[in-house]
Amino acid sequence: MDYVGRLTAHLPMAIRLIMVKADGSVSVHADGGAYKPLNWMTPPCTVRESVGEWRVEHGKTGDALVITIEEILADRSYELGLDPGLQKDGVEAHLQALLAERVEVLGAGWSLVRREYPTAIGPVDLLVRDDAGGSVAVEIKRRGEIDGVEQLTRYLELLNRDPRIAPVRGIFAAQQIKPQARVLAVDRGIECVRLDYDQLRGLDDPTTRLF
Amino acid sequence: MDYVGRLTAHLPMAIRLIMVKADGSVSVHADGGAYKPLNWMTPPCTVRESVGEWRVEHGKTGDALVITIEEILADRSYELGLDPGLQKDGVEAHLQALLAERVEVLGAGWSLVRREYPTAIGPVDLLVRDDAGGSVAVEIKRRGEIDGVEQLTRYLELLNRDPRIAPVRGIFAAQQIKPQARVLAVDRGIECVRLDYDQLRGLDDPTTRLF
DNA sequence: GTATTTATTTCGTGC
DNA sequence: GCACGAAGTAAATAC
Repeated sequence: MDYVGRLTAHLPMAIRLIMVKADGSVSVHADGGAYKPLNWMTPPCTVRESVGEWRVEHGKTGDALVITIEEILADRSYELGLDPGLQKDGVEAHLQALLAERVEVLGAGWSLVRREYPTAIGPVDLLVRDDAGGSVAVEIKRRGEIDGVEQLTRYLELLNRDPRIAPVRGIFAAQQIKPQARVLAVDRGIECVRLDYDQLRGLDDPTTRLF
Repeated sequence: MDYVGRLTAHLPMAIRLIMVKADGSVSVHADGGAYKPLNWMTPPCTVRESVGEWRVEHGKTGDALVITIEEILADRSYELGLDPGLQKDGVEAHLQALLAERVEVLGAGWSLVRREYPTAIGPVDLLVRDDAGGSVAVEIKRRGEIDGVEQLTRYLELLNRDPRIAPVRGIFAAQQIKPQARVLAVDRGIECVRLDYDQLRGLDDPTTRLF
């Protein structure tokens, strides 16, 4: 198999599993590497089959996957029908929505200014007002790592240039905060808050919630 | 199917493809979503099969995937044997090697000091000398994003403490540079250069190249 | 074993 | 459609 596109790749002849889905995607799997195929083509793409060769092409990008077939050991096709989607729970968007509804867990008398408060380099998760009327930017993560602290630092730098809301201090809120991230945050005067998802959900009022 | 682990997810009953590989991984596919499974478990994990139910567990993390099986439409098993690995070409290491051989694309009369120039927090992709004898640190990415600018900033901070080479300025070189990364770079006095892989390869002298 | 960086990242979401 | 941030990111590499 040969792939030419964002990179060039070659896969020697061996026994492989080729999966073709209804969405048009083609994946070539080996018996390892967990769920990831060795090579693939995402839709929209076209498959042209000739004797001993499949040519899979992505029209727009020009990516091409050429599969040379020496022998077909099995060729099966199944109708899977409609797919009721996967329901996920506990991702970051949930945390943000839950915390936005219950900003008082950050401090008594605090209120939400807005979610996704825009800055020149992207939106801050939450902008809130503390009980003394001061501005607080909140960055929410499931896993709090150094990247998140850097991100909040950049936001704070920009927000503090805006005289309408400056001074703005920061809160780094996460379900789990890595020690190094906590050290960096504290060093920069950023407060760390651990979020308890189940507790937030318990506080949540089902009649007003978004999910 | 129900997953409890880093998040909680539920997948309603429907016709699915379950793939079990020799490495022990289990993936549950729908007829869409390209190569990505709806849910999966990476090795090492154990599968316990009982009547109408598979219980897949990751011992260390406690993640668990419970698959309820109403009907088996097909159950096939194939030996794939040994897998000669995938050979890739055109990734970041290549860009670095190509640019190292043709630093003059950055400026006439420029020369390479060394690739992977070491600092206390890791190696800089390239350290070069411009036509006036000044030091320039080059960070190379396929896709230039904010992270890369932060990385180069940290390197520059350290390199500029070294009196043997200071002052050192920075160049952020990438095949594609995101607007926000460019803004941040310019704000920090870092020059941005767009790399053309095919052009670099064209300039490359095949008799001296590393690949 | 831990931390860092890449990835044909893919994927969703806001503008 | 573009750009940006999240992902059960996973996987490879350096330390």
